[in-house]
Amino acid sequence: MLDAAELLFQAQGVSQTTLQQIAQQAGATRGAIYWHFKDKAALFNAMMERVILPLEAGPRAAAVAAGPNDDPLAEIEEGMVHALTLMTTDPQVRRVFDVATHKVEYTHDMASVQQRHLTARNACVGDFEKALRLAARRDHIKLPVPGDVAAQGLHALISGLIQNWLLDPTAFDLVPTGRRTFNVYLAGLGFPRNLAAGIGNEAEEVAA
Amino acid sequence: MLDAAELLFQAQGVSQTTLQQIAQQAGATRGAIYWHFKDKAALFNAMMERVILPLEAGPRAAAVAAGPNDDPLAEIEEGMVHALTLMTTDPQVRRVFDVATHKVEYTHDMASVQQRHLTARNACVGDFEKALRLAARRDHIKLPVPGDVAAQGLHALISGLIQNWLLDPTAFDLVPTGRRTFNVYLAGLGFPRNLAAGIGNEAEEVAA
DNA sequence: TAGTTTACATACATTCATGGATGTATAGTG
DNA sequence: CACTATACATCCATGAATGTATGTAAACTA
Repeated sequence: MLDAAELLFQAQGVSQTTLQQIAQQAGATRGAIYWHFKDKAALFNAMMERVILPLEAGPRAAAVAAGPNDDPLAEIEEGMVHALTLMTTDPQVRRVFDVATHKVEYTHDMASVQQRHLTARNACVGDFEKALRLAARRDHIKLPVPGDVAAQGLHALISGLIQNWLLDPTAFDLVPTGRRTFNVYLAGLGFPRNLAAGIGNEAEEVAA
Repeated sequence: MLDAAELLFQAQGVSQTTLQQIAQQAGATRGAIYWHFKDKAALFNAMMERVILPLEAGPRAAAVAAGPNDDPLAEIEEGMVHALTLMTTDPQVRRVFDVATHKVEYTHDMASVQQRHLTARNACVGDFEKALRLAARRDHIKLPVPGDVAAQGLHALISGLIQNWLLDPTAFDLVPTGRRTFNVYLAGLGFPRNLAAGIGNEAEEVAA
């Protein structure tokens, strides 16, 4: 059912997809949908949460598990690469994000979705800021711009890459471009970075 | 008419706004709309082009007028600041971009709009790449990442900032944040940059 | 001034999505 | 075995948006 909705939402947009079509695609009738979900908005939310809840839980748990001993920038980079990789390899994640970014209208009735989006973003920016400050202190450097500005820029860079890539996945390779531009940005903040990263196999870096 | 559509599209989303509502808001009837536009999609396109055509023409003309003598990075920065400033000061520009990014579903019937968006983006990325290469040669530095990657990242940064700001204009100040993160990114590419830019009045920089 | 085009308004027919009401088969429970 | 809740399917009434066809006042033109 949710799979059918995903496919149709991506192909036709949310508002132009009827519950009838979803039911038909799922091999059922509208009655079944109305049994499981209050209305279309509830179905949409369920579809989103099915993908986003586990995706949000991942990095958060990792961050907590790692504790304050690890390298905060490496954690962020790892989380980003994980997200970008998922975006390119997991069709479901890609579909849902495509729907969320280009196939739905964020109006008052979708207010709950937009609110979730906003709080998730703020949490992400907050994590970035904390990590950047921590890393700056550790590396004995002073951030050339305020921490919140630096974090906001980093988030804009990553989310901008994702959105642009979804608009045309053939325009560039998401993961390597993400790696490299991420490192460019961090280098601009004053962190010593390996700007060759993102090209080919990374095993040598780990070995080195 | 187009003003009415702008307001309603932003408030309710494109698909949930009826031609009846637009007509009523404009103090007319649906007949008038069907006289001027083939259908809702045509009206939407007209609304977009009214804002985007002059906005695209600006930087292009400036770039051509400036010629190869000027500082290419300064041109890009100027164009960016101009766009960001317009976004925060011109309510119409802000509305239309809000609609285009969060209040419309990019499906097959909006294919022409998406195509325009894509070609505009590619042109922008192309300009960025050319400017970065030119500036790198002039400053006798070697870009630490391929030119197209650097350009793609720069574009993702700017467009990401705009999209995130539209999602919540109170989250951060668009223009100063844009300035500073822009310079952070360029510094990461190896260009010598004044990372204090974006805070308060810029007159002193010009004077210095 | 008669004719024609413009710029709408009005009226109508069609299509269609929604929500709710009702029917029904299946599985579980005492 | 009777009863009940689940998990649907089917049917219907309603409202609403669209597109088109037709009416019409004003302006322009010959």
